[in-house]
Amino acid sequence: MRMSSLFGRTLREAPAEAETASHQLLLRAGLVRQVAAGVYSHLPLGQRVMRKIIDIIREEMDAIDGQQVIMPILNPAELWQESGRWYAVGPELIRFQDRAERDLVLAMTHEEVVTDLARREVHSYRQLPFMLYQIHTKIRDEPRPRGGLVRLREFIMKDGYSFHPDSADLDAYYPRMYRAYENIFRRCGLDVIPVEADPGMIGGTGSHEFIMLTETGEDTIIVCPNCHYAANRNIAVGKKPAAAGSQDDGAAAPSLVHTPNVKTIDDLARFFQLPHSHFLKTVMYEADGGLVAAVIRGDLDVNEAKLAKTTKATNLALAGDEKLRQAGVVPGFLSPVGMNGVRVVVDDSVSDGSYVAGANQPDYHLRNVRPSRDFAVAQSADIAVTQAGHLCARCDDPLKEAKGIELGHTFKLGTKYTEAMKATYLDARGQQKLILMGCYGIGVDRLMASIVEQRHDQRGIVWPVRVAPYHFYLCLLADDAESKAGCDRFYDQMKAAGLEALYDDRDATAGVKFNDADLIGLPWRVTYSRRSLAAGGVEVKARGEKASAIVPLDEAVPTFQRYLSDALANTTFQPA
RNA sequence: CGGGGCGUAGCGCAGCCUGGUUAGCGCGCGUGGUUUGGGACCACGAGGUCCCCAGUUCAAAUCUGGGCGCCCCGACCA
Repeated sequence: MRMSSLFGRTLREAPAEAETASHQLLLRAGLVRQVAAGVYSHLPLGQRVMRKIIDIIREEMDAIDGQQVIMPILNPAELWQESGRWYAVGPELIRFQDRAERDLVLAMTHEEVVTDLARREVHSYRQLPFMLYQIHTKIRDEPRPRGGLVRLREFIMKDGYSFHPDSADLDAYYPRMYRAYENIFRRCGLDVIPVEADPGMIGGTGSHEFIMLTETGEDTIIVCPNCHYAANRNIAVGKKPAAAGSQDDGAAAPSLVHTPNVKTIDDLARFFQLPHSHFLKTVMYEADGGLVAAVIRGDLDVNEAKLAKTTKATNLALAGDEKLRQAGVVPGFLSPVGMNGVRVVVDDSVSDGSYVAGANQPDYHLRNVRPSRDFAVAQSADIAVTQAGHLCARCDDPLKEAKGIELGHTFKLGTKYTEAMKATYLDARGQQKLILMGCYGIGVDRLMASIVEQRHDQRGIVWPVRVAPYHFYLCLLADDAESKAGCDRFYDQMKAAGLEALYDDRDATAGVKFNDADLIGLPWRVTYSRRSLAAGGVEVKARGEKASAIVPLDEAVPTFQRYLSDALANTTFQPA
């Protein structure tokens, strides 16, 4: 490709709306352009990167017996009503009506359509197992798009769905997918770690996220440096720091203490001169319409995912002040004591000791509150956020926290959809059985952004060979007709040999070209100039390295081919 | 949805507080010329609904009200 006719120019300065490195560089290098919040066009360079990532994904999916399909984005509401997600999913699912006033949705994921597909085709155990995947558009009306391509409202996703006769077969297939995912990210040049995760609205019995660690990430994960336990913080378990109940007289009844304007645990700790762990923090949630009081030690925080699981709630959110007033409780002085019609869930770290809790009246707290004795405990379970410093449940080493971006997610769905949508088969004995499913997603745009996020320097992007839009940046630094013609011929030779080159034939100064070469970040920069010719050929420099070499013109093509095959060697497909 | 910020030429910004010429600067863009190994120089030039609507005023980019858009921080997800 000649730069002089490449659509999409490079920008010297980053547009003001871009903050993260990947967002700025994708815009500056001319890979993407914004259309609306969370909606982007891919320019030719960006499209080439996407295509290369997709090639890798397709290769890995095909290697584990995946069969590529395309399913529609436009879905009839009936399918989503059948699965129940028409009701369970919020406004991130775009719903509308067609001209005949039929309800439709824009698919944000494809469990419904693929399950429908499967139940129509599959009747016998002989047809199982199989895995279908597609690489296609997803639409999600995200509450807040973010970080350029990190969180989009419309994006390309690889979504795969496997179908199995029983859980043993699903369990046997799952690790193959897991390894394929590791391959994909490695071949894209990324360090990604798998962590245990919350299945969320997709549902199912277990899942893993593939996380790329970065400060700009929106996920927090908990890792054990010793035994390598790794989990998303919203499901991570750990041993909470031990804390004895308070020193108060265990037999004494709760007593009112005047605590004017003392609301937060920090304030209370100062006021009472007690450690945070001697307080009970009460947080009110609205769970599927009803109120739940989460009671937890003052040194811990409530984990909403765990609370949702514990209370089996589909929709769980902090209760608003209005709701609290209606329930007759006082924000800032919440207490499980004397609370009516509210389900009280207590974190399992709360022991039999006595605690300081709210009094449920303004400016008062209760001392010497004992769970069970002074308030009814509907459930006791782990509902706490696991924090850095808590001990690993497996090996007792202190846990650490890290930030990351979720690039892929694999789920063992089990029968969640096949049961709701009645996807069955006849087994060898003629018994009707539910099909089991797994599902597996990768956000392709996000993956591209993450590569830039992890692989860049002060000057620009540093593309891993496998996903670089082109391999060579051919830089012509002379404007005399003879040099131009020579470089044109050289470019034609590279093309004829199948080398991917971006030929900077523009009428621009060396500085401009070198800076654009660094910004776009192709693996090798090849300079053709009078100076290089005088030195014996063209000058080659790898992106991100200082050293350069002169390669004679007649050896250049085979030399470049060798560079390329060497660089690709450790990122090619390797059968397991 | 709550909190914060921004909206003036393709990009980055100034001007707004304290209303008053043809709305300005850098980069980029076009033409001609001189240049050519790390974002050159000279000359000429094109390019603006100052986000939108309403109001105040003799007069609005500037003041007031409403709306829209975009970014960032929190609850959700690939």
